[in-house]
Amino acid sequence: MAKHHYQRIWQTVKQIPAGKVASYGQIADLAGLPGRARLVGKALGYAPAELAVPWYRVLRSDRSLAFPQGSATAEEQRQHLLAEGVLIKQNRVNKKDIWQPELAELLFNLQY
DNA sequence: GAATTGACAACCA
DNA sequence: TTGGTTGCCAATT
Repeated sequence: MAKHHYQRIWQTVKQIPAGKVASYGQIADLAGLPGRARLVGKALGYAPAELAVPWYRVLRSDRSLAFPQGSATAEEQRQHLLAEGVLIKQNRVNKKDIWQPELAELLFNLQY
């Protein structure tokens, strides 16, 4: 199974700096899994708490939260982001807050 | 193995 | 910009 990929996904998500956000598709690409944005969502759902994966820094490609507005999870995500200086307006984050990784940064963080 | 189900995304009207 | 459609692909049923 592609369970292996979960580790890579988690590791990639952990590279998102505080105060920045990335999309599911973006994470999938960086994790070497192009076209598997939905798998990223599942991986985050299975992510063990002890890994401290910043799942709340991952949103949809249109910069909206992946949870229904008002849901407990969406609320929690909004709080986390707000605490890092990322505010949500009309269920969207500002374009400026999207993570734009440098190639050098990615290479430096490769841990294999 | 077929059908269904997603924490999605690219397109198009 | 919003909403509907289609494509995706692994996990579940």
